[in-house]
Amino acid sequence: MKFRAIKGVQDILPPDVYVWQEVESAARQVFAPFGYKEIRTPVMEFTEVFTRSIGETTDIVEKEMYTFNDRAGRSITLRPEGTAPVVRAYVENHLYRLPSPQKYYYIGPMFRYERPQRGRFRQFHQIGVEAFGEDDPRMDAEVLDMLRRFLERVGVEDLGFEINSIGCDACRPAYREAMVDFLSGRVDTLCTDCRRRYEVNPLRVLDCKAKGCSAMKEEAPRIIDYLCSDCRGHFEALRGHLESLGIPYRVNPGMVRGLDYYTRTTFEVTTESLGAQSAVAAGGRYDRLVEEFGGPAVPGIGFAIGMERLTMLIRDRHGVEEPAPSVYLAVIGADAEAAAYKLASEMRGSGIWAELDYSGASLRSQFKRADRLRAAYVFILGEDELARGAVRYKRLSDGLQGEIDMDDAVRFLSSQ
RNA sequence: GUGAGCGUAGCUCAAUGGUUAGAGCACUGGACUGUGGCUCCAGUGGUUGUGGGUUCGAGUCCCAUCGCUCACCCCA
Repeated sequence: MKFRAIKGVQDILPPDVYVWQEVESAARQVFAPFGYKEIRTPVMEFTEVFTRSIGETTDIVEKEMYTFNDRAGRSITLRPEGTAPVVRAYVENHLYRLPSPQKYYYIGPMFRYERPQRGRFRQFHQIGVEAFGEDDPRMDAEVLDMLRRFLERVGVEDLGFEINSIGCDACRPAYREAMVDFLSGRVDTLCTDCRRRYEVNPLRVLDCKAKGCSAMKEEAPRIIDYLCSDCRGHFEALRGHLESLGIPYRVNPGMVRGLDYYTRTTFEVTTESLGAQSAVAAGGRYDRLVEEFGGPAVPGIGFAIGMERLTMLIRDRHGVEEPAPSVYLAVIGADAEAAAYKLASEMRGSGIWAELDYSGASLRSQFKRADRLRAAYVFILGEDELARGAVRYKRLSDGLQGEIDMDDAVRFLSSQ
């Protein structure tokens, strides 16, 4: 084999691609009544778009970005996530001047340089949404409501919603201090990774899955207990709205997201059936990000759904039916071939999927091909039929046969 | 970046260190001359990932390398 795909990227072939199309169309249909409009941003940005927003010390920025210099020497990065580009577009195009809130969704590829494994790829795809201009907790609950309705619509079940609040600039310093105090007496009990985290980003220790560290989580200070009154009120209100909307959820005080721009609400949708990669969708609020991008003080909230992970879940549940031709034109003889060739063009022009082949195979072979393609009808054009200006038809589902005028062929199929 | 497992036909897999590497499915044709599915018959298809080594002899054992997969880290 001369060429192979790059590690961690994959072709999406039929029939899988039909699952993708279904999911994408479900997203558009579910999001529309919530007022979300599609936005398409470039797959690459200046590197600073990501380093400044995601955070210099995050894994994504430190080791996972596809970054290169273009021919003019500017540092360019293939987007590792969707929020930063949308925020950049929101600010650059002055979308904050439009009536608030502005709500957008996107569907497209993201790139991260990681070792691939189940549910994790170097090029992966996300369906994401971003809502700007509303910090009311009802907006948080609304976003989660939309996510729930989407997941229900595509038929995934057994998903858990986990929520947390990680506070704002006002309350996080106090919590960080409490964590450092708590950890300083226990550095020896931490795993090597967590000792590093203790220095760089103490909150991340809560994310550790090592036994010693996770045992300690029980006693660790919880961000929820350190929220300022505004953030506490926001979180309590969110919980109330989720309950009134009938969205089941679990508060996970240990959930810390991997991007630095989040404030207040964070959430994650997880499943048991994806191996080590349990998150199918995740998101949160980012009330400072628009400002950091040079825009006005506009709050935002959004989430992203992992397409590969989602389609893995639903492919097991229902096979998607591949489309099949309406008719296969089986021919005998050169004159019939010429007539069928023209007839096929006419049918296709009328939106009818017609197949025929040019191999001159036996009628029997042509029937076999029609059967394999799962064609609804075979039309037979032979010398006899041609002489009468007619075609024989056979319905493959039940073998029903008959004859019609060739001029009626398109109408016949259109009425089926 | 770290660790483990696996690479044989298009696909799923066999083959104790011993002849010319097999089977099912798929594909092509035939039995059935102008009628599919079921059945039967035949055929096409291989540098056993690649390169070295051990051996009288390697798909099999050893080394290296590449690839894939899974896990760690982290995340969608």
